[in-house]
Amino acid sequence: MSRLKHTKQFPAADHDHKTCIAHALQEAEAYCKQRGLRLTELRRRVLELIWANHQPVGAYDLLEQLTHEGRKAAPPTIYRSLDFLMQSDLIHRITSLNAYVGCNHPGLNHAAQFFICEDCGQAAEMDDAKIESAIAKDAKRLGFTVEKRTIEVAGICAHCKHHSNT
Amino acid sequence: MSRLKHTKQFPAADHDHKTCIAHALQEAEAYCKQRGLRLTELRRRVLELIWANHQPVGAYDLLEQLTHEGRKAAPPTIYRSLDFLMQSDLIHRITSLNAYVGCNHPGLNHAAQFFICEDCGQAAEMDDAKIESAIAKDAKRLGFTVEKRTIEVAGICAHCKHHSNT
DNA sequence: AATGTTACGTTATATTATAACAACATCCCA
DNA sequence: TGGGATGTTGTTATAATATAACGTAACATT
Ligand SMILES: [Zn+2]
Ligand SMILES: [Zn+2]
Ligand SMILES: [Zn+2]
Ligand SMILES: [Zn+2]
Repeated sequence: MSRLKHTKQFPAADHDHKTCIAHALQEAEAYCKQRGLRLTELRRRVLELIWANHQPVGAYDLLEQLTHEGRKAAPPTIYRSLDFLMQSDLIHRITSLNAYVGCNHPGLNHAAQFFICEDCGQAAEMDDAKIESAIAKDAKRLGFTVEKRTIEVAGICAHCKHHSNT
Repeated sequence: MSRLKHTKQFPAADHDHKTCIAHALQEAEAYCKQRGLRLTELRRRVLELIWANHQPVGAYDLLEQLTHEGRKAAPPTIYRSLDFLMQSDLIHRITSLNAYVGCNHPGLNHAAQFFICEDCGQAAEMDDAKIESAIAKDAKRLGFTVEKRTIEVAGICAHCKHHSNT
């Protein structure tokens, strides 16, 4: 079924993830209402599926889940929802994984960095001003106008490191 | 023919690129000999094609060029060469473009950052210790063991900015 | 030359993403 | 309230990137 099979954790060893989901959906709802964006049934469901955990999920994984739920869905269906959610700053695309993950600061259009565990598959979103400013400084020196950043660090998270006695 | 069509420049407004190519191939040759790696005719040619300019090039573009040169080539042919060149630290993969570019410090297995112009398509390789250390600091705080970095900044280079009167 | 190893050729297929157009829903105003 | 404009979803086809699997050829070592 799922193309990525991970079990362990990372963003917070034992947090109540139901709160993450509820919070994300609630924020999305409020943000869309405020901005006149239409968080349709489909888009809401896709966002919910993405927030099922902190592991970036692929478009075709989502597609398969929608199909299993009985909804008629082809690739464009899911990609359009993903586009909407990205443009609305509700999710991020993890380029190095071709996968999508919920945004921790919805509606903010911020530059983010990701630390991605190659063991448990979870992604931690950072917003480190130091990294941002270092890039800005380089850009200034180059005379380069920054449009989009892709900052993704892959490795092993603390939790997985301590439990690598599989 | 080429899937990416760019004409302008970026890494150095008017440098002698023949020197870049010659230098890269010479370094690769020496490095492979020294390490007992086999820089075959195919691999050497692929490296040369990649170094044709400072614009990351896609696998299927390379494939097409090889085919036009009369060589029998299918996707695995080119991907195997790309794998060799990456493992040998002679080229980098630009994740956000699904494309490949020559490495400025061949054989070094270094962390690099890329500034990529969305206009001319050229990529500038940086090795900014500040960015590196900012990431290392975050990683340490997280207890995260870094394996691989993907740092790619897209935008408009100085040269293209000054000539945007197209 | 015999042998083991590495590289390459070949066919088929997997994975990710988009183009193009039709059908349907929602919104807004007359 | 109707009816056109706009936005969303369904549908079919296909593009673009990448790998699996297996056979053959080249090379290296003895
Ligand atoms: Zn959570
Ligand atoms: Zn982990
Ligand atoms: Zn050059
Ligand atoms: Zn440029």
